[in-house]
Amino acid sequence: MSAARLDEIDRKILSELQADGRMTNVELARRVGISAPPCLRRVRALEEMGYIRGYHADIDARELGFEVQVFAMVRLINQSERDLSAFEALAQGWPLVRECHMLNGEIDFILKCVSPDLPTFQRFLTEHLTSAPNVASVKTSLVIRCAKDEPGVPFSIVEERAATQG
Amino acid sequence: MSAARLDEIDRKILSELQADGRMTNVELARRVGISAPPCLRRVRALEEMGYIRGYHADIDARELGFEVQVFAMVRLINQSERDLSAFEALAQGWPLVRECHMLNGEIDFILKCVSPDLPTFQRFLTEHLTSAPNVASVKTSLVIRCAKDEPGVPFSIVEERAATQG
DNA sequence: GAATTTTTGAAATTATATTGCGCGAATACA
DNA sequence: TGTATTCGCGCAATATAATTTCAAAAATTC
Repeated sequence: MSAARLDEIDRKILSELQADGRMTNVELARRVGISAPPCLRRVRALEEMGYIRGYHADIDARELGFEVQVFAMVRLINQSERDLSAFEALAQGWPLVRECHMLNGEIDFILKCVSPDLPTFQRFLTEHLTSAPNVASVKTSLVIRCAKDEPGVPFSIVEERAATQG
Repeated sequence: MSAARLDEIDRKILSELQADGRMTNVELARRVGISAPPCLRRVRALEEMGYIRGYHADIDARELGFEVQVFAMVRLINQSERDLSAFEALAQGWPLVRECHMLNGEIDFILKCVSPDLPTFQRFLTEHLTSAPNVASVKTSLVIRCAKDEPGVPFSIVEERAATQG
């Protein structure tokens, strides 16, 4: 059931809801060209099947006083699965860390962090991150500005690929 | 108007909508402890004031066939504002690039990219990114797995700070 | 402490979500 | 080729929710 391929209407639904997650079902149905009831059924199915993980308001962190954003590149001493998992568990418990991705190559993890100010971040950095067990080194870079921030999927490409394949 | 400080109910609203952006206004009102009409007015005001940028469905990229995620660290030859802006404009036009942040330090930009497969990403890398004007070097790291992905604001800390200050 | 402003919430209205069900297109099968 | 089966659509009806209106309460100002 989860491998059922999506048709053009499903993809349009995903695209529209990615762009505006609070659109009413009536409006969504109008945009994808079907009536409201089957549209709602499709949305529920897409949620069930895991294509839609959830819906979130996009909150302006700076407006809320989080002036500082930082990428932190972390290297560990030991990369055994046990140690990797241990670090991930730690990261999940740090509120300032919003994302934690394990990478290949020299860097083991990249963290996206937010902070109200630099002192707060420095304190987190020295007291928690660099001093965490198994952390070999941390390189940080402040975000100067953000030119693009569109999490999710490029539906232009989804459609290209759908047109090519079955 | 934009500097109006938020009260506890406003922050609760933001927190709830960040967690579930499709919650009905009735349910939201119940959770923050006021009735529906003033709750809706507050939400509209938060949107107006820019605290809420929008609402988005969180789509599972892998389910849609984007198996590959990559962080690309980009260094430019020339960092004049003109050149920085030119690169940002390019990045905004590349569908595979979902985020583009300008950083301090050695790396000028970090890009978060998605791709259906490795060949597609390699082609993008060689034909577009590394061959773009003014790009000195690009270091890429594949995302092995994601331990945490909660874009937005840690409301635990927002509340801490609100309790301290006025 | 009274006037003013702001925000609230009950009630009414409008719009939307959701359910139930018959229909038609597409597919499977004889 | 004709018929059975499946699937998904959309109309109609109902249940919920969003939104407006307005009078009263709370907060603020002078």
